[in-house]
Amino acid sequence: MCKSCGCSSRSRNFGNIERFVEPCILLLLSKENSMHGYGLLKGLEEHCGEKVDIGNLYRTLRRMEAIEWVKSEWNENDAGPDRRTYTITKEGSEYLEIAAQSLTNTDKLLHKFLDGYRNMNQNNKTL
Amino acid sequence: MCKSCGCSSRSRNFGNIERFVEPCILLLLSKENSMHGYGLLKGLEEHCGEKVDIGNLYRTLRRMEAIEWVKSEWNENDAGPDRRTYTITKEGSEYLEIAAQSLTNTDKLLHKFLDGYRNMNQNNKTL
DNA sequence: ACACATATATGTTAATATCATATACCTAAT
DNA sequence: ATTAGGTATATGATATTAACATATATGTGT
Repeated sequence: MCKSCGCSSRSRNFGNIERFVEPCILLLLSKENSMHGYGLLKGLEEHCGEKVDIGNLYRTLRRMEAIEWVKSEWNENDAGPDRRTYTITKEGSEYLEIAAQSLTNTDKLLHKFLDGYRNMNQNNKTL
Repeated sequence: MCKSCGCSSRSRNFGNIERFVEPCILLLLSKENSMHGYGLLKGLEEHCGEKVDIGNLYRTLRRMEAIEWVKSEWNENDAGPDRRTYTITKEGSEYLEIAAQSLTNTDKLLHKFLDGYRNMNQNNKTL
């Protein structure tokens, strides 16, 4: 049973935007200047409406650092475990722009579908 | 190098809506009553703006038939190879409605991001 | 001593998208 | 004749991702 929409598919996913969390992270880092992973977790849910798997988040952050969209450094934390603090890089900012363009296109596709769907329903009602 | 946006990621994908082709197929079948796979290929590109991999399309159609969102029958074709003609089922129509709701939500997420992105650029300009 | 929130990270697995390839029919040109 | 090209359906291989589980460790409150 599909988790996203409750449909009869045995899939776990439907309608997710692939790797959407990456531009969301970059946008948050652009606004907040620097954040640690656990803080991003909450920020993403509040600010971006993204529910994020914690394991997925940390792995994504390591991946993003590997390709130099973000950089990180360890900071001591008296109130708990030490934190790795992330900052966006120039490459990250460039990618954010590209991603925003790409997602604008995704948005157009979505609207084409949703308009088509509403249009169909409208026609059915007038029959 | 990412095909979708040209970014430095080694990924093949970014910004794709997962299994978006399924509701698109169902919408087309709702409007056209019945179509064969090869016809859907062209219809999806024109009507839905979806570029579809042909292998992916046929595999998706078989999957959708297995879970009974569509049904098919073979039709003879004098002008070429025989065709499997697909029709949407009641379950398929129900799923289309659910998918449309789910995608409306996806759309909201996207807008939240895009608004946030534009907002950030606006603030940067006024600095 | 124990539970709990904070904080980071890895192992495993199923599903998906992409690319390549295979098969077969019909028409038109060489 | 046979080759090329459009139509039509389908499968094999592979990389990537998302989801879920689990591990580790620190500080606070009971």
